[in-house]
Amino acid sequence: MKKKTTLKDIATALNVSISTVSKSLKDSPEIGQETKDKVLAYAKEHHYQPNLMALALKNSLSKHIGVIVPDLRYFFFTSVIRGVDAYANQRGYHVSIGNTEDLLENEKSNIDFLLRNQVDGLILSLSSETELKNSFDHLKALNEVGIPVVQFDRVEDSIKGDKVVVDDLDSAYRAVKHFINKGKKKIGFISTEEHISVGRYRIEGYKKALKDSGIEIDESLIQYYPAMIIKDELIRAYLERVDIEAVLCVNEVLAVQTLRVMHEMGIPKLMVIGFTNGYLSEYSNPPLTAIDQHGEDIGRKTAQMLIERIESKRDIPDRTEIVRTTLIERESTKL
Amino acid sequence: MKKKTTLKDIATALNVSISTVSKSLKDSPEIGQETKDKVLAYAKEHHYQPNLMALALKNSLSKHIGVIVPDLRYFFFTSVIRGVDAYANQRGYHVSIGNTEDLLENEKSNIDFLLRNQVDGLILSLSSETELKNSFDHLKALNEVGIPVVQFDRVEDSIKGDKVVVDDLDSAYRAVKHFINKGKKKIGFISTEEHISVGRYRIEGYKKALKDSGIEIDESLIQYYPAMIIKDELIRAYLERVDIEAVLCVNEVLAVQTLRVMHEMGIPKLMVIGFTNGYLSEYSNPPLTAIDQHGEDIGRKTAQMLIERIESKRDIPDRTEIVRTTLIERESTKL
DNA sequence: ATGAAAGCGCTAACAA
DNA sequence: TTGTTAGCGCTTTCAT
Repeated sequence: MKKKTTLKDIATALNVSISTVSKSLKDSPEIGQETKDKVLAYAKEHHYQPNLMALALKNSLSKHIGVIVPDLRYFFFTSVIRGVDAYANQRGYHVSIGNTEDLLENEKSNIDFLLRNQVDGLILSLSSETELKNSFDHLKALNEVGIPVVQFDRVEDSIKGDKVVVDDLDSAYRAVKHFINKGKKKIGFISTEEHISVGRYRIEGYKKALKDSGIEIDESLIQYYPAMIIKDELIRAYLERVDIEAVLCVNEVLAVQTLRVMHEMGIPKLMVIGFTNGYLSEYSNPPLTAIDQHGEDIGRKTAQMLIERIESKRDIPDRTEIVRTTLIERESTKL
Repeated sequence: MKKKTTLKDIATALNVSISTVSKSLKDSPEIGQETKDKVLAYAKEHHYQPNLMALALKNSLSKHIGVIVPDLRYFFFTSVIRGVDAYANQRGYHVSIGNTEDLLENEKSNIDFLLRNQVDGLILSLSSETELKNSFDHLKALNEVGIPVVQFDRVEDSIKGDKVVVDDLDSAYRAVKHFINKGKKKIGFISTEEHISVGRYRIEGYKKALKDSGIEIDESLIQYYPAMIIKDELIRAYLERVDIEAVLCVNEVLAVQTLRVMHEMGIPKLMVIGFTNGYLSEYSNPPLTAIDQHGEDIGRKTAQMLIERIESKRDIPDRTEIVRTTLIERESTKL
C-alpha cells in the first residue's frame, strides 16, 4: 500500500522547504509564482491530500461532529441524520454516525469513541435502556468535559445543552381530536415501552384530548408492549379484548401492523393514526394517516444549534426548540 | 468551553514527566505503583481521554473506515451499515457514514472528506448517477493513492479492490421460477433506472427463467421507471396496459406500492415479489414475498475483507464474494 | 522570496 | 524507576 503524499515529500522532491510548500498550496503572496506552479503541479500529480488529523491536532478543532441514534432502521432517525448531514456538510463539518441499538453499553462506547476522535460536539437521542435505567452519568461527564451536546426527541432534562423535541403531547392531542371530530368516541392507544419519554407525553396528550371532549378515560384501552417489534398475535389479542373505533399508535411499524391484523380479522371500520410519516405509512395498504415529525428539519436544527455553540466563544444559555408536527391525512382515517 | 485534559496537563499537575504519565496509563511495568496510582486517579478525575487524532498521526493508521451509500432511507443500505458497524467495532475500528443521495458530486465530496480524515479504507456502493455517467475517475484515484476499497451491491469492475455482491441474476431467476411453479405464465417486471448494474442482472435472470421454462419473452411486460420514487398513477397505467398474473419488482417500495394500487383497482389475484426484505415487506398488507439480500451479512463481509486488507502487509489478489439471497415466502404469492 | 523552528498530543527508543 | 528526545503532518511566526 503506497504511502500518502505529505508536504515533506513534496518539499524534498522539489528541493524547497516544507513551509514553502505549505504556503504555495494556500496560494500565499509570499511565494513566487514559479515555485507555486511547481508545487501545485507536483501536488496534483501525486494526489496530495492535506492530513486533516494533523490539522485537527494543530487547531484542536476537528470540524467533526457525532450523531448517536437508537436504531438506524427507523425512518425517523435516518431522516434526522439526513438533515444533520446536509446542514453540517454545508458548514464544512463532517458527521460520524453511531448506532446504539437501544443499548446503554453501546451508547457509552459510541460516546467514548467519538470523544477520543475529538469530535467537536455531539447530537444524541437517548437509547431506550438509558431511559429505563435512568443512567445518565456518561452524559453528565460530557458536560464536565465541556463538549457541547444537543439532544433530540428522546431527551433528558438534567443534561445540559440544547434540545430539539417534537410537541409530542400536542401531536397526540390533535390526532385524538381528529378521531373525535370524525365522530369516534372509543379510542385506543398502542405504545411501546412505558419508560420512553416521548411515550409519556403522547399518552398525556391522548388523555387530555379525551378529557377535553368529555370522554371518560378507560385505562384498559391503553396497551403497552415490551419492545419495538412485536408479534401479530399480541395485537390481535388487544383488538379482540377491547371495543374501540379508532386507535393511535406510537410509531408507524405498530400502526401498519395494526392495520394489517385488523384487516385479517375483518374489522375494517377501525381508524388508525401512527407517529412517523415514513415509507411504511405512505405505502401501506390502505395508506396510513400519520404524524409527520419533520425529521430532516429536526436534524438541520440540531446541527445548527450545535455548530453555533461550537463556534461561539461565549456561553450561550440552553435552548429548547419545539418542532410542530403535521398530521398527514390518508385513507386510514377516511372511512 | 473547558479544554480537554492531556498527558501534559497531568504531568505538570503531578510534577512528573509526560512519558511517565503515558507509561502509567498503559500500566507499564517500568513505573512504580505509587506513581501509577497517582496518575490513574488524576486521569479519572479529570476525564482524561487519549486523543486518537494524535495517535493516528503518530501511527499513520486511524482505525477508521468509511462507508458510502446511495440512500440512507433504504432498508437494504442501513442493514449493510449495521453489519459493517458491528464487525468493525468489534475489531476496534470506527466507521463514518457518507450518504450520496445517488448523486455523483456527493460521492466525490464524501470520498474527499473521508480521505482527508485519513480513513484507512472505504466501503462503497455506487451512486446511481455515477453508474449512469460512467464516471469513475474519482474512484480510480483511490486505487492510485493506494487506499483499499471494498465495493458492494452496485459495483464497477474496472475499479480495483474486493467486491461483495448478491447473486442478482439467480435471485430474479428463482423468483420468477417461483411464479412459474405456482402456474403463472404471464409475468411482468418492474424496475427503476435502466443503467443500474444490479437492475441489469435482475432482468437477465428474469428473462432466463422465462426462457428455461419455454415462455416467450414479451418486452412490453417490462417496465422501467425513471426514479426510485414514483407516483401511483404510473403503476396504475402499467397494470392497466398489461395482462399479467404475477410481477417481480426491483425493490420493496415498488412492490408494496404495486400491491396497493392493485388492491385499489380490484385485481387481487396478482402475485408480487420484491427485492429487499425490510419492514415494508414484512408489514405490508398483505405481507410481501421478498428476496432477502442479507444486508447485515454483506456489511460484515465487506468490513472483514477491508480490515484484512488494511492490516495485511502483503498484496492480496482481488476477491469477489457472492452472497446468496433467500426467498421469504409470504401472503403475496400464496393466492 | 524562502526557510527554520516551535508546537498540537502522543509513543517509544534511549538515557540517566 | 523516571526523564529526554525525536518525530508523526501541518501552520505560523520570525528570521534570513
